[in-house]
Amino acid sequence: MKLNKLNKGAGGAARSRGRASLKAQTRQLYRDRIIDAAEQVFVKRGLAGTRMSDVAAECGLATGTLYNYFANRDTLLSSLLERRLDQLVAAVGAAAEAESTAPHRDRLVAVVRASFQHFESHRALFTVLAGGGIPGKHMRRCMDAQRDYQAAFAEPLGRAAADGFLRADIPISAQADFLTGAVHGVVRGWARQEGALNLVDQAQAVVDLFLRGASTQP
Amino acid sequence: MKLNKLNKGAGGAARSRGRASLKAQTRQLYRDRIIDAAEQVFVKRGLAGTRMSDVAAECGLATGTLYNYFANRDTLLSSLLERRLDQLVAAVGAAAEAESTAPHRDRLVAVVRASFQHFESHRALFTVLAGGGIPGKHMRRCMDAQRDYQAAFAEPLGRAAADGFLRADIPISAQADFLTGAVHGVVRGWARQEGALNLVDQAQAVVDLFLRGASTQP
Amino acid sequence: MKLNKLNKGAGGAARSRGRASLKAQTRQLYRDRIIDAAEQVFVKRGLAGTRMSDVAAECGLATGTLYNYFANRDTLLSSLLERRLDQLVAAVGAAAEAESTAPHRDRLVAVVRASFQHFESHRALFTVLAGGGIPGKHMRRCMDAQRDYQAAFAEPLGRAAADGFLRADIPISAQADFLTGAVHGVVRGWARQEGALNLVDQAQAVVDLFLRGASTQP
Amino acid sequence: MKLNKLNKGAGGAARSRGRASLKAQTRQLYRDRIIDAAEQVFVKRGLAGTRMSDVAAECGLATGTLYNYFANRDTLLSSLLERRLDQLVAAVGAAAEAESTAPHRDRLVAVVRASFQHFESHRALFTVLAGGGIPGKHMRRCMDAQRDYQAAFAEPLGRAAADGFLRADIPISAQADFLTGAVHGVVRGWARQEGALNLVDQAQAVVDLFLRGASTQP
DNA sequence: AATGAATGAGTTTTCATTCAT
DNA sequence: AATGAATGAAAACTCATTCAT
Repeated sequence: MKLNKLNKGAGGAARSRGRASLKAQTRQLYRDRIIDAAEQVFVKRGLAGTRMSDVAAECGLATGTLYNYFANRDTLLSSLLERRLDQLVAAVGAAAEAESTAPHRDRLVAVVRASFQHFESHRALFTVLAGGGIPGKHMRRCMDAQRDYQAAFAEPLGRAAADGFLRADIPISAQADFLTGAVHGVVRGWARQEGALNLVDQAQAVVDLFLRGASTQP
Repeated sequence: MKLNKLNKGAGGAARSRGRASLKAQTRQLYRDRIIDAAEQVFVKRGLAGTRMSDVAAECGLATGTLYNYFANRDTLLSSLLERRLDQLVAAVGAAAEAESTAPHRDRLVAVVRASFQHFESHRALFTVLAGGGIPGKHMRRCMDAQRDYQAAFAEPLGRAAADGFLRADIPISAQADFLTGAVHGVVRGWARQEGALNLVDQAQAVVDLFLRGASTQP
Repeated sequence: MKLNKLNKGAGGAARSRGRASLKAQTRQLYRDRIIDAAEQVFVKRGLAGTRMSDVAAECGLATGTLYNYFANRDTLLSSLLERRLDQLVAAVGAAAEAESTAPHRDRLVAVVRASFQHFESHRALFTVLAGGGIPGKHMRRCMDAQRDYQAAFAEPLGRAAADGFLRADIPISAQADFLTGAVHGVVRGWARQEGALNLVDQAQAVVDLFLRGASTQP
Repeated sequence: MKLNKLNKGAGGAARSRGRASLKAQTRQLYRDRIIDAAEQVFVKRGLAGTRMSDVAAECGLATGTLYNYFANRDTLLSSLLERRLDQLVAAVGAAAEAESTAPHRDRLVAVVRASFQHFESHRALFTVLAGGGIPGKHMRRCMDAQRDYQAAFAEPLGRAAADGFLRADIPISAQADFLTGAVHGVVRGWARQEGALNLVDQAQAVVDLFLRGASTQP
């Protein structure tokens, strides 16, 4: 540190920046690794059962080391949730964006598929989202993220509705609730079978069921 | 109580039975009261945050008293889950039974309405069911109850399918996952708005959306 | 109570005494019954493990009822110890007294036999006496009773010593310690075998071993 | 530590082993320290009165720290008993072994002296052994250790008996009970006087009394 | 006087957090 | 910066004692 500051002159700045960046990168690597470990424990033991010592053991660090990267347990867990929720919202949003000009049905499939993809690797988050959030200190953040997540689904639906592609007798927000719920239901079924079938491949069927309904009657 | 005393001459056996029953009833009342209190705390603080002292305070008892009715914290929480899950499964099953001879659509509406009704009074449970269970010691019981719950939905769907009333290109179990998920999604939307609209009234719309789909296209 | 006092005149006194005595007797019966129950629990669970509820269950009373006969747990346990220790000291003393004019050897046998007899029915006490007392609040009483017990053994030994019947190179108090210890050792062996053999019948052999020694050499 | 750093070049394996051993040693030191502290409290307050907080205070640690070395209170107390009983049995066995070729009388003296020596430093154990064990969860271990202890005494007696050195009219096991009891009786007398005289010096007299008896008559 | 459930003080136990190495 | 044992505040749990019936 001292050394770093003394070196600032004569090219020192650049090197310093390089070092700082390297340090920052390393730091981020550690944070990610810890969050991944926390997620593993979270899935196995639940939020309550996620002990710092377990997380440390999971990622091969000492307990105390975690505190070099996260101020406390709460911050670590919040970061985990925030990170995953942001990733999910981003993935869903990106999928909608990528299929920006595609037919409404295909946009929905893309969005559902993105959702499935995320849950396949990050089952932990699913509990939080489908369950309606975690009470306590994390609630607010959960609610916000849920809103964003809902909005990411509502956007393609809204555009479809604007084109008269969707029923008008049921509010779009309700249709979004219905669809996200259905998506979660399918994820839950998949998790119940310990991931027997391929989740992503279900996206087509889910969207078809959503759009055309289950009934064979007109 | 008064009544009891007046009955004194009526014969020890009857009185004994009366007393024993009274005691058992009182005990059950207390257990229910404690479970209700635990549910309140559960909703506010989550499973992890549900402290025995909070539950005791919530139902106006001393902490130690709880241990006269439940062996330990874990047993209390398990009892809460078990009780509510059983009630839900029973309610859904009863609804299907009651509409045993009704048209398939009406049976589904009855089942969805029963589900909504239960979640309206017992929001706590919803977190567990929609989230796919609680990790740790409670997991098994949760999974079992989830299976039963799923089955209660699958039964009317199965009968409808047998009559050719439902699409055959998607497995009924998947359709059941889809529907229960959608139901949960609507509950979640309702909870997000802090119960602004009437949940039970949505049952018709949810079933209609499920059967006929969201699309206006043929 | 009130009634009792008002009745004192005109034969009331006698009747009153009669009643009081009856009451006192009943009271003593209850106390004995409770102490017996406490002893059973004591043997099974040890002093620490002797819970009021266990004692109550053992004698078929309600927990609260015990407090009508003993001020608190400590008083109950103290009474148990005191009662048994007093009985033992009295029994041993009486045995020595009864054989007052018998040969020294026979007096010792009588004393040892009395000791064995008591331990046969009240094994609980043995732990306390042989172990050197119970730390804590009961210690003093235990120590006192131990002293008395030791003295009851020392008296016949003292008289024997005065007649030159015992070795003078070892203090009588040490010989008393040795003998009481040996007696306890035999009791312990008997307890270890779950009372296989008859304890009282060992008295002769124990005294013989004590007086003549184990060696076959002169 | 310094040493450790200087050794850095010497090869990781050795260093690793060194460290592991150091850690294990430190751990054992702590365990011993805690057991010693528990013993102090045990003597003062008895098994029941031995609180974790007292033990912690006695050895200058925080309560929670004890749980880094012992899973729970029961394990700690069991370890205390086990440790001391093992030490006693080992000491007595070693004494017999050391005097393996000595005359029978001397072997007995050695064994009794070893017993005295142990009780002089570890009075706590005496209560357990002389009292016939601690009821409850510890009972089995106590009984086992008692058997071993008894056996350690019985071995020299058995060899003496085999040489016709001891009376044959009384079973050796009974003689062993008698002798161990007598030893405890002397320890108890010593404890009663708060350790006024030297216990170890009594070994000769005790054995002499055991072998030749107390009587002056032939 | 008997009952037995409620009480809450006293212990045990857990685990996030700190800190000396 | 990494370590991991010590800490102690907070929670769970026990059980002697009280008290309304």
